[in-house]
Amino acid sequence: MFNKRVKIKKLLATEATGQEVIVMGWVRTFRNNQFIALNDGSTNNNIQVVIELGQLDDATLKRITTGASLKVTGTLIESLGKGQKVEVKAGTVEILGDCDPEKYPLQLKNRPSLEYLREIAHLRFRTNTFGAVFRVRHSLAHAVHKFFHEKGFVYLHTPIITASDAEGAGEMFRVTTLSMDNPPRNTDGSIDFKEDFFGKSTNLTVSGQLEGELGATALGEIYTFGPTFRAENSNTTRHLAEFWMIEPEMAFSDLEDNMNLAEEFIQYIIRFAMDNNREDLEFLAQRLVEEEKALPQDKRSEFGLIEKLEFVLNNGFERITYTEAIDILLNSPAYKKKKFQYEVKWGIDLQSEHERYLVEKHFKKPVIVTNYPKDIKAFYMRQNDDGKTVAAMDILAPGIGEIVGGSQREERLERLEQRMREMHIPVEEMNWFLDTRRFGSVPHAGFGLGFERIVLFVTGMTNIRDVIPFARTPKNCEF
RNA sequence: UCCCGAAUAGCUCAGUUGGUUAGAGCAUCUGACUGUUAAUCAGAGGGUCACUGGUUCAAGUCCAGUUUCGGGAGCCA
Repeated sequence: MFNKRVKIKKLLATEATGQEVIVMGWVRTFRNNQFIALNDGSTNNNIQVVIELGQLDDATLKRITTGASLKVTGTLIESLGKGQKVEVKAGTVEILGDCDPEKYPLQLKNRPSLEYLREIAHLRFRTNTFGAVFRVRHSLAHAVHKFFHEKGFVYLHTPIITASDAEGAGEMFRVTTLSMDNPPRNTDGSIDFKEDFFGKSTNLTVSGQLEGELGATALGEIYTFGPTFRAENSNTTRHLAEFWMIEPEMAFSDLEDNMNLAEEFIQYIIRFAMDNNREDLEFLAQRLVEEEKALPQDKRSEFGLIEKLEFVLNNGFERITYTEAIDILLNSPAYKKKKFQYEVKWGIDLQSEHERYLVEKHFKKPVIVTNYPKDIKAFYMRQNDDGKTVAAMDILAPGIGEIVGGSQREERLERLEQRMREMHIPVEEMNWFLDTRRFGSVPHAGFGLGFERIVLFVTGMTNIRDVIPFARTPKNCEF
């Protein structure tokens, strides 16, 4: 019975021919006891269902409230009113699910704030904004797989649970089945993890990269796309405790191949969303304009959302070395006017204010910064011949900051072991990883891209909690 | 974790120098109207002013602490 339903997106694109149709959806508004704006999530646009006066009994009429779900059988006709091309002249109207307006927390005419909607995240999909965001998110996710598949990459499912604590990418969530009240202990009082489920201490993954390298050095090119967990006490608009990360890894590749892949990849998935979600992106662009009306002129975006995305597609990314970035900062008017709070000199990690200056003021587009000082980067990055820098690359995006972090990997065993010892990484526990360098080692490279951050960039949303269905952040694990 | 800010009706907000019974728009309810487009018009109900303590003749308003939320910073993707 349900499969005869026509999705509203399809219906709105259909010529009115007087055909009988079945539509189902949720009431957005009910005007004049006569006009129902019905939405089924396939598009932000509603189909107007028209009820003749006296067609329905009063009891049924009263049950057509905002949020109620309906099955309507009727005739698709050319609209008699202005504002829409077609409408459904109702034959029968069946209430699938009532929605008590006194209790329903989502009254759209109240212009609920994003903050309020976060508190009712289980219902916020029913708004235009979140409908658009999550349809775009879907397209981006689909495009990720499409891109890598077309390039011959293998989608590798790296583990969620890991015993490795050497990834160094942040605080980890412990995974255990031991009793919290009375855990087994060693004679010295420490907890005896030999009794734990895996017989050792385990955590949720903070990165699939190391396992990804194992795959890439056999399958050639792989990518991961899965949930990632960081137990950092980060309270920002761009951090989540549980987020989705994409990590490609390529054998026989260097830093430049890596940059080329990252740029092509980002452009590809943006293009896919532009081609497949034009209406949603236009809605989000308009939403951004409305939101920014409240801001002073100088805080508003220079370009609209669509223009920003088109610019990225047409102009690509700026590429500079870390050393060049420092020079630009030192010669900047902002530096000379002492606008920077943090010191600028070779060797520092770039602060948010520095990244923002480079991306938003100087270049006004995404920037790839390469060859960072080795002391501020991870142990596995390939050491350059200058002895000071490593073949790292970060991609910085306007309004978001770091969106990609990657590098060419150190494939020379001695260099890698030496660096691990310098940085106090337990070499013995990493033998499985070092075997890739012992047996047929090859130059290889890869990067990690925070999926929610690219969704932020494409949708123009500004808080990462608004681009994932149910955000996990410090002190917040609702739903 | 640090800095700054906020918390008043279901939602979005106003509330003056501390001073009578705390307001508006929307939502909700009742009625009217009936080709509406965030429908319109008339009326009604709706408040532990986040919590705890303090100052004061008097606190939504001032002070302290707590909680939650937002923005920024750090950590990073």
